[in-house]
Amino acid sequence: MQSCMIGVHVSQSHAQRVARSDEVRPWGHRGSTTALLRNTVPPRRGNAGPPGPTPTRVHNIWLTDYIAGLDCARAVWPGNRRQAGGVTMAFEKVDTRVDFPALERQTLRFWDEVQAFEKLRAKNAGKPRWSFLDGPITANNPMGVHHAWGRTYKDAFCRYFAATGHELRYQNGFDCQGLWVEVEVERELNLHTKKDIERVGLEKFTEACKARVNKYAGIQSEQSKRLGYWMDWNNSYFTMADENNYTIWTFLKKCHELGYLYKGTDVMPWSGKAGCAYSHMEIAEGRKLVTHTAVFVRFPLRGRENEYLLVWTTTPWTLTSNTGCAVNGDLKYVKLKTKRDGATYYFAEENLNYKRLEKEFKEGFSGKPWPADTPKLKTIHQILNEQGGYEILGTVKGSEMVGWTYDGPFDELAAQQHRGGFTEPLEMIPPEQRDWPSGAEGHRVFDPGKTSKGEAYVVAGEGTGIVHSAPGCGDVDHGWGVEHKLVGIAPLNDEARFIDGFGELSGKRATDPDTVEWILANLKEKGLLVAAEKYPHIYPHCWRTGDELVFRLVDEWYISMDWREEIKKTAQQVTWLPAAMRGQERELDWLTTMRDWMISKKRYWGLALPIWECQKCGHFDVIGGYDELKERAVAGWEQFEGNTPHRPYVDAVKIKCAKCGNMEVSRIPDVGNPWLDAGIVAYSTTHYNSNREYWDKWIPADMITECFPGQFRNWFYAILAMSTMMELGNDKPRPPFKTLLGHALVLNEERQAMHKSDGTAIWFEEAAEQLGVDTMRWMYCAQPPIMDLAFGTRHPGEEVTINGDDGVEITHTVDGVRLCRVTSGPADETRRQVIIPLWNTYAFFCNYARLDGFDPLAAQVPLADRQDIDRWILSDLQLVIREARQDFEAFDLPPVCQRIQRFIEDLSTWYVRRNRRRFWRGASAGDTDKLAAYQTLYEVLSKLVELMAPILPFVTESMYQNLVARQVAGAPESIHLVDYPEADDAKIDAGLSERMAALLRIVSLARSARAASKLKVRQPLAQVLVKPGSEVERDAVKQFEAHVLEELNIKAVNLAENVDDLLSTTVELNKKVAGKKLGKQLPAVQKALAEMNATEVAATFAKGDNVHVAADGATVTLEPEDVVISQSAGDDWSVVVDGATVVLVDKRLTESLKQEGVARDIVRNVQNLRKDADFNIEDRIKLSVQTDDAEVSAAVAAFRDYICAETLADTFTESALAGGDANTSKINLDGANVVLQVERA
RNA sequence: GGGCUCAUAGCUCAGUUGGCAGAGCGCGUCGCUGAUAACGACGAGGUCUCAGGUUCAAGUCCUGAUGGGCCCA
Repeated sequence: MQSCMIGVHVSQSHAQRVARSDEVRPWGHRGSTTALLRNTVPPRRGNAGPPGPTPTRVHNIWLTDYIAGLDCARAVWPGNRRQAGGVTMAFEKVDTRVDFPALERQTLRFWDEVQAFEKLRAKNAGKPRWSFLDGPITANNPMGVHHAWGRTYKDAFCRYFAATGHELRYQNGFDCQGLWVEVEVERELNLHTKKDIERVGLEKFTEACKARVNKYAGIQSEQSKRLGYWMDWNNSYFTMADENNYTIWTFLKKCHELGYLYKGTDVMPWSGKAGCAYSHMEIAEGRKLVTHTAVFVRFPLRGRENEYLLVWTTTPWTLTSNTGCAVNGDLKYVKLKTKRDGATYYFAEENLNYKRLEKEFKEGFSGKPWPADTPKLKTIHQILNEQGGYEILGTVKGSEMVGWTYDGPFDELAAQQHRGGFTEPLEMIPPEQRDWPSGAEGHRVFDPGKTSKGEAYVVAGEGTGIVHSAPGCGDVDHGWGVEHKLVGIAPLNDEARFIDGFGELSGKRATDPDTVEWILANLKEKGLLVAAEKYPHIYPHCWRTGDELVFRLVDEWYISMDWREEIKKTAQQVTWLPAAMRGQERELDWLTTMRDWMISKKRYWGLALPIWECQKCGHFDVIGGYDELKERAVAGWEQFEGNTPHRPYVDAVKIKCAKCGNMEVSRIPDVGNPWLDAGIVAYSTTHYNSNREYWDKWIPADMITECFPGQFRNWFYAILAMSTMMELGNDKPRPPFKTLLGHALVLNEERQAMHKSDGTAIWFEEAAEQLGVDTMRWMYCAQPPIMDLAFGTRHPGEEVTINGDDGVEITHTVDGVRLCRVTSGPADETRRQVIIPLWNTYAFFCNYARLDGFDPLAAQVPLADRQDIDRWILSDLQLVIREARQDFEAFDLPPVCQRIQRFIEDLSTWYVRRNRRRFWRGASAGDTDKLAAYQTLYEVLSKLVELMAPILPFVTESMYQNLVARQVAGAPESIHLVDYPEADDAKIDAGLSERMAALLRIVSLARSARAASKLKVRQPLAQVLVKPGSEVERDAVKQFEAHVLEELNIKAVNLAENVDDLLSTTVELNKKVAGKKLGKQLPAVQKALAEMNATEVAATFAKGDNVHVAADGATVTLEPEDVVISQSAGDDWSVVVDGATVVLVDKRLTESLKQEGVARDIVRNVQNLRKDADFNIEDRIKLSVQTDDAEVSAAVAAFRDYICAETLADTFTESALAGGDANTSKINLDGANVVLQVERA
């Protein structure tokens, strides 16, 4: 069972493997190859069963083996529980270089071991319900990354609502029935036609379909677990389950009772290979550009010697079934005589010189070029000219031609002789049509008029303006036939071969080239072929076999949509998200225009439609469920009993006709449309028929979420329609769900659709193990759901080997596809901007907390005693928590991600950087400021991971274990058992947050001014001058002066109200304000203003006066708001102006400042040397600084204590270190050569 | 064929009542770094699809054309 499920091998070459691994995992173990070099023979598999229950439906085990089975006995995070008695465990050292996929797998083992999910369910049992209803995933193939978007949403919202104290159902669904599965099973069993299937036997086929569904349900379950998707995986629903099928029976019976179920005869697109009809929705998916042989044929007019209708068609096989010719009564038709044989032809005048497909010849067919081997089309004029020329006799209106009769091209066929038309079986001819004239008798010209939208059916252009009509071969023709009493001749059987009654054609496939050739030869022989040509066009094909579709007259079953207004009411009760999707509008649009729902399919694996139709009297009954069938059964029950309600089992049951008493009424052989299966789940999975109380509790669901393209006419439609029917007649009809969240498509990085067939579709495990699941989940959550996600790129030629756990290497997907390299710019960005900064901040905290022995349980330093910057980050944290809760409740995740990302940025690039020295300070008793820093960062990190846990369940769990579970006695075992954080209003200080934001802006401006001065940050400067743009900015500078000085390496920060003396001024019009006032005068005023003295003008405005400008002979008065005043600085200062804020940096250097700059350069280089030498942060050193430059030497002397303190140097010398262990670096400081040496003291 | 929608930097996209054309990524230069795989500053890069019109002023409003996408037929 397991042998084929996972590709495990030991690769041949270390070197190859290492190189490749480094290449594909840029974030991997840089410099360390130990993890990659393991070359152990993989352990034998299957001898250690996974802990916990084995999923009953799971056919094969993949990741379960790989994750749990291999080393289930190994404790994860060994010894990480806080000891009883409250002894604090030290924080574990955290490596900043981390293999995230490995960490995720470790986390999965941990969840398994502590039964985290089961404990979460137990914790929330009995609490308020939050009902999520899963749309079933097609259990027919392994998951790709495109499935993971929706499943990430599902998991994130379920986790959020669990963390906020709700009971959930956690039921995943699998979509099981339908042609998709049949297609794959046919391939597996090497079956090609319906006859093959019947030869094998329906029972075997059905069981093979079930087996395939079970197999992929198992695979998808394991893949979903790897995604971190917490569901009750042993309790997934399957749409092939009895209860699902029988609940659909209930639905269909209700439709029938209300008179909405009927059998219709219609011409449908049909695949000869698949042996079934396709709905119009399905054919849209299989259009292809192909070249057909099109023919110009002439039909001899009866009673008009040597006169012909000229018709044109791309489907010559339909000529056999011609019964009429359609013209447009308003169109002018030309009458012309050819010189070759004196024949007279009628066709639309406009078509004589019409250049057919002229545009397509030049530009191709919406992206596809004109086929190279197909010549340009000729006009009819050209064709006739080549045949000897012609003479125009006159014109005639279409309306005058109506009623003309003619000889059909195949009137010799038996099929053309049968009154009422010709079908197999003949019973398909509706009784009221059975005495209509036969095809051969009835050929005549008619005008089909206009479509419902008022456009003429027949127009001049591509053909001849005379449309050959075969009501048995086309859906439009079929409608015309019914209206104009032209019989239908349906020539094809279910394999798209001609039936008996078509002479030599009987048995031939309509679309075979040989058949077309035969028809051409036959027409030529009869003198009816005028011309043949190669004609390229987009034509429908079977989406599964590529087979060209034909149109075939068939009986199918329909649900009338006369109750569409009721469905619309249901759709209007639902909140459709995201709003920009305009989901309700689109759904209502679809509901307005949709045709009756064709629910039958002439196939095998699917819902057995519960329709028993009497062959004697035509009466049919719809059975509403198992018990009812048992009651009605008069034969075959014992064969069926104990089986699922599928073919062939249920077909054995016969009932008695309620109308005529026939005792042998059989079920119709058709199976149901698969959207019926998915559409009923709001009723079936909540046991509407068997446990109404349970249904009552969980429906309407609070939300559903799915990929929206296509679903407005599929699942969204089906569930709304079927639920509406189930509720029809109730006082307070319920919608199936309250909120629908849609999301767009997953594309490759070039925004192209990914295809399984060309190897560009990314399999889930390829992405999971190369990019990391947390990273993927963040990408999905941060992406606006309305926009397609450009996920990444699969490189089909580049094979990769995943280093799994315990030396196991994975080379193939579960389906046997070789794993290939997956790259993703967005994933790299996510990791770089979110996960790595978060991890590094966490590592910074843990590693210092560990050294300092920080005890998270120590008494809290009161908020009032902490630094402003501590209170700021705590205040911002509360704001993030508050907003995250609001946005989760509104099912809007991008703002959550955005806000958290910004917070992480502030935390890591401002809070940590500004406070590093508080953490570095040596331990001294009673250093409450240091304790405050630890407590602040600890609180921020532990709340932050709780906040992010629904989105990043793995990395947050890992951090939580070290930060909390390991430290705090009685803390929940898993982060996912922790209640979602709540904002503490007492910690919110809006003014403080505002001032810090202002400060960050000023610092950024100062950095910009500094950069413009070309003086690097290590060079201290004397002062920065700030002219604040607001009171908030002024207060910010005052409050955080120390941070400004340290951050910018500046000795003083001064506030100034007026910096005009240091600046030169320009004055320009504020066009937005002044333009309204000035109108046409604006250009002149602008010119005049430019010529005035800007400093004087600015001074005038500064006094509060207005300025008068002479322009075009008039005087205009400008007020302060009409102008924009800007400034620039002289040589001594570097200035940046932004709005009202001005920041000036003093560029003048004193000797002391220069020396300090040199000292800092040396410190920095020594620190690099220490780092390169792999010294520990706390190691003391011996330091040597050697130089022959007098200035450097003087600087070192002046700042020697500073240098030693910063670099933890116990001894300092200006000569070379004697020991052989010294690490040396040679640097250049502004042209001076300096040699640095360090050695452990 | 009909309806809706879009067209702005190499890429993906913002651009409010018409008022100095922007962000992120990528690219280049410089800087910072004992948590950082990071980060910061600066720079290059534009026929705002095209043609008319309204206006002192149009990426924005109007008309038309072209091209793309979606839905329906």
